[in-house]
Amino acid sequence: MRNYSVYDRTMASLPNEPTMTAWHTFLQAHARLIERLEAELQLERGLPLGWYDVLVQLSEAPASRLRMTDLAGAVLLSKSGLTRLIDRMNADGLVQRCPDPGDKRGTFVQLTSAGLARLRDAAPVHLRGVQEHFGAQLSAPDALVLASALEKVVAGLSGPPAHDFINP
Amino acid sequence: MRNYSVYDRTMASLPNEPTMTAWHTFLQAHARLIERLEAELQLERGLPLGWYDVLVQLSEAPASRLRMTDLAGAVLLSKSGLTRLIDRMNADGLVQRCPDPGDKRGTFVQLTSAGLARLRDAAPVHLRGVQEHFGAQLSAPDALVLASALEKVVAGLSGPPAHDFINP
DNA sequence: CCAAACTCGTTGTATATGCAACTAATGTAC
DNA sequence: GTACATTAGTTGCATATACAACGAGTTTGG
Repeated sequence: MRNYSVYDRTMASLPNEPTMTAWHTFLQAHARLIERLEAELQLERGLPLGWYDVLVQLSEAPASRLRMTDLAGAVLLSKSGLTRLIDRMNADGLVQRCPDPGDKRGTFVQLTSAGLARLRDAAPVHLRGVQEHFGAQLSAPDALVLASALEKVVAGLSGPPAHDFINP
Repeated sequence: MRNYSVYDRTMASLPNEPTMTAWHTFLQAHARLIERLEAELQLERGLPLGWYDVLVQLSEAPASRLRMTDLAGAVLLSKSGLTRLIDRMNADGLVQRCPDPGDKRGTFVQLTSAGLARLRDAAPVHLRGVQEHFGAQLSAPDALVLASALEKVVAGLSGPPAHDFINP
């Protein structure tokens, strides 16, 4: 049994024990899953998970291309992080930068045929891992509850960005 | 509705649609939660989440100290990553390296009183965040299902480290 | 005992990433 | 129309992290 004695439990609005258990398990599951999926994809196909994520996002986008900023949002990376990542993937021929005719500041990232081939090569390995390590451990109702519960969490985070100037 | 047409759905053992939905939500929830909790702790107490994690692990350990390797495992960091992190926290006076008398190779990381004070200062902010952004969005049964489902995922990952030489 | 294998923690090196500042282009308000 | 603010993407810099190699210490098999 864990001991959260470092904080004063008489304070209101602190997590109860089931919440903390769920929280720790959530963190652990995420870390181990990513570690495993990254290792498998790297070993079996030589592709980092971040590259895979970019390829998936592009393949699902209209005309297989996205603006830098949109792609950064989709893969949860900062703008500068995406700039360097696209540099590397471009050097490998998986994507290509194209100017946006409608906005001369903008750049499209375009999936190349080599990139699509690479994605098709890697997808079975990644998806097999997701099924084996994640999906196969969950009952069908578990998966639904998990999705809907975490959906609420995400929705709650979309709203208030900070605690300042919020007067309930 | 997402389109996973990149892979051949006639292949067996690939994730079904509820599984993929749960997976995407899981990833998104984790990224957003960590981002938010990190930002709040940094803004309100000037403490990185990784530092907080170290302080918690030490505070819960017997005699408030752990060996480097054990601590690295607890905070899900590589040995070299932990060496550098402890360098920084030591320079800030929050932890201290002590030789292990029983094993001259080993080093204990010991929580200092300044470290404990820093933890007590930061804990309410972090725990409030966990409650507000995570716990408060979950019903009590949701939290239990989430914990038990992800517990199974973690357990499944503890076993087989790779696909090689496993012949079912 | 002793040699080989292993373990613990650190360091060199390469990679990855965010923030702030910058340039260029676009939008907005008079 | 012209200044001011905003947006898109890149770059310099600082930080963070992993992997492999290493040195010192320990364990194991004979």
